Amino acid sequence: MTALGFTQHDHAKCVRSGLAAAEAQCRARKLRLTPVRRRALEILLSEHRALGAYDLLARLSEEGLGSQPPVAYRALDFLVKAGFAHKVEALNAYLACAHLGDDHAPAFLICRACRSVAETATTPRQGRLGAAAEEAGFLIERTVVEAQGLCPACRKAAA
Amino acid sequence: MTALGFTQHDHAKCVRSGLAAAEAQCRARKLRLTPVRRRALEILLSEHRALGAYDLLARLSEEGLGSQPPVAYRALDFLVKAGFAHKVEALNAYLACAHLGDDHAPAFLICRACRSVAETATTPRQGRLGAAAEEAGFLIERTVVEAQGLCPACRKAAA
DNA sequence: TGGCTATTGATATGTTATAACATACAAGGT
DNA sequence: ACCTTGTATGTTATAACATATCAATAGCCA
Repeated sequence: MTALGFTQHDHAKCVRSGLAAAEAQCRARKLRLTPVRRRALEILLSEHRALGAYDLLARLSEEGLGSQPPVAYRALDFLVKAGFAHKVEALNAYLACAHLGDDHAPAFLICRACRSVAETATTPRQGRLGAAAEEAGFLIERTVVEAQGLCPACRKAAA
Repeated sequence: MTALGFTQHDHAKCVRSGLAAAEAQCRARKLRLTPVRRRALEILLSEHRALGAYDLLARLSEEGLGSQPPVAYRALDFLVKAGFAHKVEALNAYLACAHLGDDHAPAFLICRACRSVAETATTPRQGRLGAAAEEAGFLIERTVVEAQGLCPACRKAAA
């Protein structure tokens, strides 16, 4: 799996196909992609950065789509539950899912310089964490795997 | 490495030895384990749960050790920087380090039922995350690895 | 001693998130 | 068309987490 987000790509397409995939999912799963939710997803998709709930709220309210925190949090809750977005715990911020459609355990590469975030996948039940959980008798339900550091571009800039 | 926190152990000793190790480190590294910092560490050591900054503050202020948020955050910053405590990002909460003394990349097993947290270790640069970072040209500086689920006791209780 | 730095104290503020309650609106049955 | 049910939204308030700033003080050491 390549870590999109640090590489050049047709971004408009990336937004379009993300929205299309979400729409298809909603039809299939009888979820309602309301205007606020749709626009919230579109805003997240238009970045490869994680946005705070209040950043999102600011953009939504510019367009008359609500102005109070719950509006943003509800939209984000929906997107996260539906698997259309992820929360980046280390940033308390939210990111459009880059692999919309498949069920996956996400992992993130977070650039501390430019704040861009790339999503990749992890298999937490394997590897050392899984082994530790096994040994302890711990049942893993969800994992948070996030690396902070420097993306290729910022690495080059720093050198 | 066993995941202390879900298992029986001599807890008083665990507090004493943690404090002793921190004191030794401070002497060696010329850090100042002031009363607030020392007591904050002791409070964290006396739990195998992550405490929020305001939980800690409440306990400190009961004892006259400051009453405003900066007091707790400064103590926590010191403890985290010194490696005596870790922040659990998924909870926005703090935990005494269980392997005080050795340099390590921590990982956490977090029980959603009883909120106990066990610390274990990870080797993030190996495994899938490391491979993804390598491929992307991303330089990992720090990792957050946290599993949420059920500890052995709560698993049994649920069944 | 004097100057430097780290720490503390105090106040205010910023940021992230949820509770609680009221209202609107869509979908389906009668 | 009318009502019922469930979902979504609007609104207000507050909880929870975190930092900025500035003045006062304590420890260190040249």
